[in-house]
Amino acid sequence: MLDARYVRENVESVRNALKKRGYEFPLVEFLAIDGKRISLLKEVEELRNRRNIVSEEIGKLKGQRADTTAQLAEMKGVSDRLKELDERLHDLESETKTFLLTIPNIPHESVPVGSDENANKEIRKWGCPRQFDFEPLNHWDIAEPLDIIDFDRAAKISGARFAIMKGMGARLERALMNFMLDTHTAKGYKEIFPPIIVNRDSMTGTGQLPKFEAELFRVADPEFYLIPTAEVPVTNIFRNEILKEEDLPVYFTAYTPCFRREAGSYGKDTRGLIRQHQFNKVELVKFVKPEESYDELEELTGNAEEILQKLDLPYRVVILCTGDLGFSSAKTYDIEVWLPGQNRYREISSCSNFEDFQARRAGIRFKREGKKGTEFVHTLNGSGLAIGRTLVAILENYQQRDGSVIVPEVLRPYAGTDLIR
RNA sequence: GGAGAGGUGGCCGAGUGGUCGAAGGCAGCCGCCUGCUAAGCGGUUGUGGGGGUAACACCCCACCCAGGGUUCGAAUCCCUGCCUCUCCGCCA
Repeated sequence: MLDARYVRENVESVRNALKKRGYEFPLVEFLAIDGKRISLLKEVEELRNRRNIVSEEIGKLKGQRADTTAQLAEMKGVSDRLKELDERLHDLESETKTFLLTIPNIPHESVPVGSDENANKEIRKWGCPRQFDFEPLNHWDIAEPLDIIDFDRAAKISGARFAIMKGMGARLERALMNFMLDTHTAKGYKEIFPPIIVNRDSMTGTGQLPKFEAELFRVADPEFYLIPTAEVPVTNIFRNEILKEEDLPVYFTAYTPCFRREAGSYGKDTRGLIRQHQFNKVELVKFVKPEESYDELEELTGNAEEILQKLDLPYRVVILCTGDLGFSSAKTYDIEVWLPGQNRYREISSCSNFEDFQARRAGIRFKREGKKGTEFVHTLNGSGLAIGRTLVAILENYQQRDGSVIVPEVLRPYAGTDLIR
């Protein structure tokens, strides 16, 4: 969420910045509502002031058993008027809030301007795609003879875009989760295992709601949502809290299942493990001081890259252009892993700095030593990494002519074997 | 699921319709005192919004779990929700 006052005072620059991401900011409407809200607020506060003064007077007079008829008569009028204006103020406040909640974040100045993913820029590449002396297979064609993933029965149990991991498939999933968590905790991230069903306020805090309801699974009766990423519960750990300066930065890592409707992606990645309604992911989340957040983003991205380096999987890092940036993000790096079966790089991690966008929605603040007032922290997060897609990358990159798959060295203690056959 | 109790400032805890942003204690900070420490004494210590200032100061409004209601006036009364605790039942 943007700061209402900042928007009010920097209308043109806000509008131009948002234009870069293809968002037309309805400036006139906003200023009209916001202006009305403020003038009404002043009026309401004046009335409340009057009410406070007179009711105190009444209290004193009653204490002296004096006559209060005149005061009571005035107060009746004040009270009625206040009630009416208060109601209108309420409406305007929630209107302003809703308005602000649906405006995306302002891109950082270092983000390349562009309208869609074609304008994303490759920042760096790591590793060399392997040269195969045979035609490399898709991961589902590798998995089927090995009997480690069962899509058909998963469809029977649940539906399309679900998978059953079996045998070494399941073991590899577990191995990756442990390997990733161990690597990140060694780097100073504290391990978190959060709830994966959350309330509406949490979804609003990180920016999934109110705009992206269609992408979420909802539990109907008491209203809950299944998390689309651990970012949601983990970032909301500090919702409506004021942290001490000395507590920052805070680094968390969390393994969770993730649930996504994938509405509107019909026909995309219909086969295989790439796009599932349920998948596992290890996430990295940071709470930092504003002046440090861009350095922290580089570091966080590096922490995610380290997983791929240790697994010896070739990848590249791409910076998303303004038009491809997520709603809440000010700057995002995507890490894309090489998939021989698709002969292209595919997203496996997304690392973002949200600046104070989520912190303002979620009310996550900190107090500087010796300074008055509070400031919003900056929040960051990134996948470190998506486990299903990592498994895909391993199958496709480590496949052999005979259909077996070599287990990457760092994973062997976790997987209990060096070869899947 | 049934029965009951409760949610007040960083923490403990009083208040039960008017003078309450809220007694008292602890903790923190600043002074005084003391050879040092402790004790003692005095002062001070929340958040958001609006106004104001060069910047302070200062003024106003709101906040006693959240949202509604009653009332001239609500921390206090009523309703709903959330959360916590106790007992019973059930259960991984």
